[in-house]
Amino acid sequence: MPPKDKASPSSASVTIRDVARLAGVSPATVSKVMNNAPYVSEETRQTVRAAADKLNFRPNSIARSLKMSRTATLGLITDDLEGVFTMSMMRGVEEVVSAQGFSVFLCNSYGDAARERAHLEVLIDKKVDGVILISGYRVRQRGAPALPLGDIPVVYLYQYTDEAAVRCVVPDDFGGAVLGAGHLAGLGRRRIAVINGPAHYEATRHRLEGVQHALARAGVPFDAALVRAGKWYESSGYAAASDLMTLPAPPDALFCMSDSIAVGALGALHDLGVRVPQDVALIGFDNRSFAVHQRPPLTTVALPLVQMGRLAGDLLLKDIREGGSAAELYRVPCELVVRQSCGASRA
Amino acid sequence: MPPKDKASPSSASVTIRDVARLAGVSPATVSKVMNNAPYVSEETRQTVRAAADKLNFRPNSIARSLKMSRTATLGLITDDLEGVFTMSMMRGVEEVVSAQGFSVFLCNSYGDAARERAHLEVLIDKKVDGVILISGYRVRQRGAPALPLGDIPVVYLYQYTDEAAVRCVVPDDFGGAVLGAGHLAGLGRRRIAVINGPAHYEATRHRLEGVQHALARAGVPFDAALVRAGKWYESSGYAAASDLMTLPAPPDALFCMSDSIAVGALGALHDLGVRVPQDVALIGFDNRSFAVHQRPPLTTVALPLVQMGRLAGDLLLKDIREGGSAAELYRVPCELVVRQSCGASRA
DNA sequence: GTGAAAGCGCTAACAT
DNA sequence: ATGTTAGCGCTTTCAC
Repeated sequence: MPPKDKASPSSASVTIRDVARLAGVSPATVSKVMNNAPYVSEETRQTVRAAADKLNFRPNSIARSLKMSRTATLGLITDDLEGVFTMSMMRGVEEVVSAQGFSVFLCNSYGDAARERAHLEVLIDKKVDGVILISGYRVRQRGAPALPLGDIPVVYLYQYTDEAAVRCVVPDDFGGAVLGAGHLAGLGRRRIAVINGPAHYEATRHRLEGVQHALARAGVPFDAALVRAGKWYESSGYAAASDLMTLPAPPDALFCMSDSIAVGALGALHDLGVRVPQDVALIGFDNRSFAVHQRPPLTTVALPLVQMGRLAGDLLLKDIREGGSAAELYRVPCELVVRQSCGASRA
Repeated sequence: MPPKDKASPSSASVTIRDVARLAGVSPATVSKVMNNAPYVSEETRQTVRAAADKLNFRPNSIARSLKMSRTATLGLITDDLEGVFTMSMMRGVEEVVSAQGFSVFLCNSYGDAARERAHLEVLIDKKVDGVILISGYRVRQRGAPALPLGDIPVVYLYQYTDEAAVRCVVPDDFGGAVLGAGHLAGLGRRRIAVINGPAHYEATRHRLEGVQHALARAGVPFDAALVRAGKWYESSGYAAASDLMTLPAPPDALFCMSDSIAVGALGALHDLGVRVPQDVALIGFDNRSFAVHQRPPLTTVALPLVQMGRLAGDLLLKDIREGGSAAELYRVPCELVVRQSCGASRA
């Protein structure tokens, strides 16, 4: 056995020249073989491969990047590394991107423009091939990147913009609401109330429109008096549900535009002695991890976070390869997750 | 206004030579200025700085990396990008590391050795200066990295090893349990039950020892008949609590070794008509996000995830700079989060 | 089909 | 104090 120094497989970096020497060819030829370039005889190909294997040769990406000015590296900046939605999106991005041999830099801006700029600065210096800007909050508008990116392609994830010509990936809130309301209507519910988030979110408006659309299509009357707008979280759901259920003609279904709202509503219903789903069907939005642990387990409209991440990654990779980058808004379809809070499972 | 091409601030990359030319000096001098090296007159320093600013010069990190064989880049591989503990640790790492000008590659191995190896391969090719291996699961043993890293420093986060000489960062389970049990004893509880996780976790054993230690110190008897080991999640807590409360001499406090267990126990207590905290004090472990939303809000021992991430980042950076890297196990102290489930707040 | 040479943008001796 | 030179490891014309 040969003397084994620190790293097991051939320690100190073996270069293309070492391989060339061992194979008895020029570095240029080795390069061609390593990159599967044409115009190399099958024979030398074999020889070189053998030599490379024997030396455990791995091309130095840095040198290659310097020469080719491509790094196979992406920047991913999130404004909320702690958020509940961020992770799934990141996972989608990482998944599709690493499968293509790309690596991604993880950066946290805390939603602060100065930090975003600082990160962008080093990403540019490190010559990333593209950048994804994620928001962890409910999809909203934002401006251009905190630093002009030149011709580095960008895509926005879970946010959109009017200011810059970038691709944006968001959930299809309208379609998601259609799914949810359609489910309720299909189960025979006729007085469907909506407990929504703050009015200034686009999602709020789109989801309400989705409900109206689905109801109209199902021939179920839409009663504007049964719509509440509040906050995205529990207490708001509790209050709105309490209020709605004490109406002279209370609803027979509650469409809550977040799972947190739905949990709050569930609490109110419970305190009021209203049975779910017998008396009132309850449906949430987001498919948060706690939805399945409610009693009854919460039927909900799932945000397609992982798919959104995948799409964002795919779009960016495509832009990188093809040099494109039009402004476009991609709405990814939501999915209905049927559990027990609406009664019978889907027809 | 000058014709403005694609990128606003000086498009196509301006190099050190451009700056040198404009400043009327050599590239070497520019390099010295940019790196604050000595032996440059204050005068030229000014001139060069001005030229660099004017051209909006940013040194090419790739070129610099090639020359210096340092990339100011770290690899971060997690086995669970979806997990509840992962994010906070990643945030800690990102925070301390990016403050030092380092970037971190995000990689997801899904706990699969082949994927870990694949990621390690590209990280090595991309010449990262160090690697952090995170586990998203409850701290456990693991083997060496899936690929020998040569002399690239590594640190394990939320996991440890006997096989490799790496630094490991884990929570101080023993200390955390001492904190929790001490709190209970300090509140006058005398019959303290423990609902633990699976016996084969080290954490399980350490936490139990912590309880015993704290109880002994407080002069409270430890009753082994009041200890249950099960799973980390709710149903297990429900079952154990139901069982414990129907004992001839039921406990007056439940130390649950996860918040999920505690939530299950809370459900059981509720169903049994036992009041919390009046009849039984309840304390959890982890400080999960839902702990604060329980009724009553759950007192719990917080896992120091962000601090652990910070420490891991600091250790790695230190190893990179100083070339060290001893095998060592770092236990980061947990923190007691007092809410309402144990009665009076801390004495 | 293969190799020699140039050079990506930077830094680090070594001269001057 | 400043400039000249060489070269990090790779790819890519362009000869042969």
